[in-house]
Amino acid sequence: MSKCGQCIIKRLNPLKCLTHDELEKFSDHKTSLFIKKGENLMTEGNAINGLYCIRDGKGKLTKLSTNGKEQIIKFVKGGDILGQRSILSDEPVGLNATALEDMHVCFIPKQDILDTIKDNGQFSLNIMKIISHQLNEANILVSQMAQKPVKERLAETLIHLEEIFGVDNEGCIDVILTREEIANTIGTATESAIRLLSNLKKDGIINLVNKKIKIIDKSSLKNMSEGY
Amino acid sequence: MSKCGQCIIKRLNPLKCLTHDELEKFSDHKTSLFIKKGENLMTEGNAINGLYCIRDGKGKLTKLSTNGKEQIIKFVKGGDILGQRSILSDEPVGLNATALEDMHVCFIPKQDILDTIKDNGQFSLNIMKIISHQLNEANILVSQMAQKPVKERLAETLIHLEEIFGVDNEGCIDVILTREEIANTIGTATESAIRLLSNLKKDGIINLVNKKIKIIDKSSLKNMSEGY
DNA sequence: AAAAATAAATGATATTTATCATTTTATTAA
DNA sequence: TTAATAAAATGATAAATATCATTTATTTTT
Repeated sequence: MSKCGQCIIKRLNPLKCLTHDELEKFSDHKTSLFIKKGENLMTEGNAINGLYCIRDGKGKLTKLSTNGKEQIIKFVKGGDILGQRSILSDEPVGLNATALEDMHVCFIPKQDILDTIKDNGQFSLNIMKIISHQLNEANILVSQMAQKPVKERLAETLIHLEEIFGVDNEGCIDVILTREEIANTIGTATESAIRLLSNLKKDGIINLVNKKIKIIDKSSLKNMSEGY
Repeated sequence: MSKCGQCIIKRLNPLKCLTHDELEKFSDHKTSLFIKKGENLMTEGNAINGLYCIRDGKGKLTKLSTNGKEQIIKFVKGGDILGQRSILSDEPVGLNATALEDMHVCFIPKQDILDTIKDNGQFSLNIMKIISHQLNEANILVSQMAQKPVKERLAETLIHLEEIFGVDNEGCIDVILTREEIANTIGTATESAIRLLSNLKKDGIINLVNKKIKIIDKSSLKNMSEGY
């Protein structure tokens, strides 16, 4: 099993400020997990006893609403950490984490994380920064969901997806999502999402290549997301 | 000017774990503010150089959406702290904080907060817990905004408002909001909010007393918020 | 490769919600 | 205390969005 000290992924996240000794401890205690596409890494309502660090792969964080529909709250990828919110607030996990493709993930026990937070002020601050940043993102999302019509939310989401996952060598947003997942991201019916995507294609703003989406006219999309 | 050590409000928030010396420092450096109803305590996009601690009064945290409409993200009251997210992530303030009634607020300089976070692990953890808890709340709100119809969001909001602000001696939710503010909380048009409130009154589920709302049949409201 | 299952697309229609117009009520200022 | 102003309420209508039904395309399984 590889060592945390050698892991390149940790440079992307709050673990980057850890001392040699702290990394050694994490290495000794961590377990590596392989999550197949479609499988769950965390489940809403469950307790969690450690921090997940995504080595590679892509995932979605979702919430099941009372009517049984899934709402996608956030997308994650290599370098992201999961579970910090629950560990810190001592509350159950609030979101389901599901693999959108096969993932490699490391699991670091809760106590190691809490010890390090206590000892390493910088690590503590880094974790706080991440949660703070996520809170800001979530607040923005609340406002967008509440105020923007579906078409604007779709435009916003497409731009956002490209920012997060980048593009493949054909210029397509580098993630495969079903129409239903897109609908569950913007909070609308699957058929509505399909219709709006078809319209965007007809208008030459996006292209639908295989299972992926390619943004052709980003500035139009940007305008659309702002209601113009 | 009163001392932080004597302040009862601090028992409600992360300041409760501060040492005598830390409280002395806060006392010496803090300034007290009086915010009149309708005035802004923080403004979206601005930098902030300290933490606000609400002594008394009620406020709303809002976001201006691109179409110019205000979205209320959260309500605050005595004991709540404001600005921690921005201080920690070193980002501008993400929300406007506006007084719903006259408020007394203390302001503690950023450096004192950051120093204390470094020195006092428990304080640090308390702040993290607050932000973590707020992130969870925000995620729930995203899901509700995206998935629930307006009527359910209104029911949800009324229950939530009663939980936050409690009831006065007539049993009314102890906060005065305009219909527009209620609409801006649930993310709908003012007229829609008015109509739904009128219906709830007609059905005997709530009562509209002066400028306040009294919940008569909470279990109906609860069911309604869950789509039954 | 065919059959079965799933996902995507499209049309028709119903429902929800927003907008605009107007009236009524309450609040504030002269 | 009366104007003036703002807030709340209500109706009529338009627009946005969901739902249901059906078809077509794509994957998966046998």
